[in-house]
Amino acid sequence: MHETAELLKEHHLKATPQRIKIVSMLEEYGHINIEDLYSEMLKQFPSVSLATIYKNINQMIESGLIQEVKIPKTKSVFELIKEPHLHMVCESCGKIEDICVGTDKVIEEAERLSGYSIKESFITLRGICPDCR
Amino acid sequence: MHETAELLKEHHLKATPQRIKIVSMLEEYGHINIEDLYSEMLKQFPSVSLATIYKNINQMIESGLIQEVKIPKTKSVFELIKEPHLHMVCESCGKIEDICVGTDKVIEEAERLSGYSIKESFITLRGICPDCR
DNA sequence: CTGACTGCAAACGTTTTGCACGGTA
DNA sequence: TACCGTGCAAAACGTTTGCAGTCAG
Repeated sequence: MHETAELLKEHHLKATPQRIKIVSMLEEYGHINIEDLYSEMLKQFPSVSLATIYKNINQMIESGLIQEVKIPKTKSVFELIKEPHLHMVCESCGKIEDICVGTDKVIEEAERLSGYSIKESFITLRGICPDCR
Repeated sequence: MHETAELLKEHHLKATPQRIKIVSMLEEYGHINIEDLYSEMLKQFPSVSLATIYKNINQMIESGLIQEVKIPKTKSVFELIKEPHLHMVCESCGKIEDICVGTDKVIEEAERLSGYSIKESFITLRGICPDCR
């Protein structure tokens, strides 16, 4: 019980009802944008403020609990930080999924060609999901 | 001469001085954000309007001449559309470079694991460039 | 009990829109 | 010349801030 509250506390954030709701929505949906987050929260907290959501999202980013995912031609979404993965976006239904694929070859090749030493990679693939095909 | 004007006309955009300047800055810098674009344009067109820049950028996106590149923790930049490539971002100096690396293996693996049929990929790698190391 | 969090309202920065004028084709 | 593009001003958005009241620890 209340493992979501624990997650918040591990990141030095007080476990308020609004924060617990935000994190459980991230757990449930995987990825969510501010607008959807707000309208979902209104159902449970009819007087929740957009300011509260922004403040909490920003604090969760600073504390390393979540991160923003920027996707071409789309509003940013937020996700809980977990092991590295890439994003699959369905251009038909808009769904976003995480998958884990080895990217070492590409990164090594990029390092070799560019001379950069790479620390992070952000990969988004756009296409049609099995359900939409 | 005026190959930049030709490029605009190929995309059904009138070759105005402001548009020619925008496109030549994209050719020169590779990637540029709205703010830098505006302050550079002010040098040559002291009364240019930010509205004009936004309108032109949006039209160039619609006509398929340029695209927005969203990079984590950074303002969006714009680039001319050309052959597929990935973006290297130096986390020290902020420079953005294009490189071409084969990504077929990763994409095939992603298709196999996810069942998606992938049409586009967006890859950004963050690290330290040779100059900053 | 105390500091942190919430909700409200106002402020802010960015992007878009409407309109009259001016320039391109 | 006719239409499209420009610049200005205002409006529309999305996000942030300040403050007074409230709540979690």
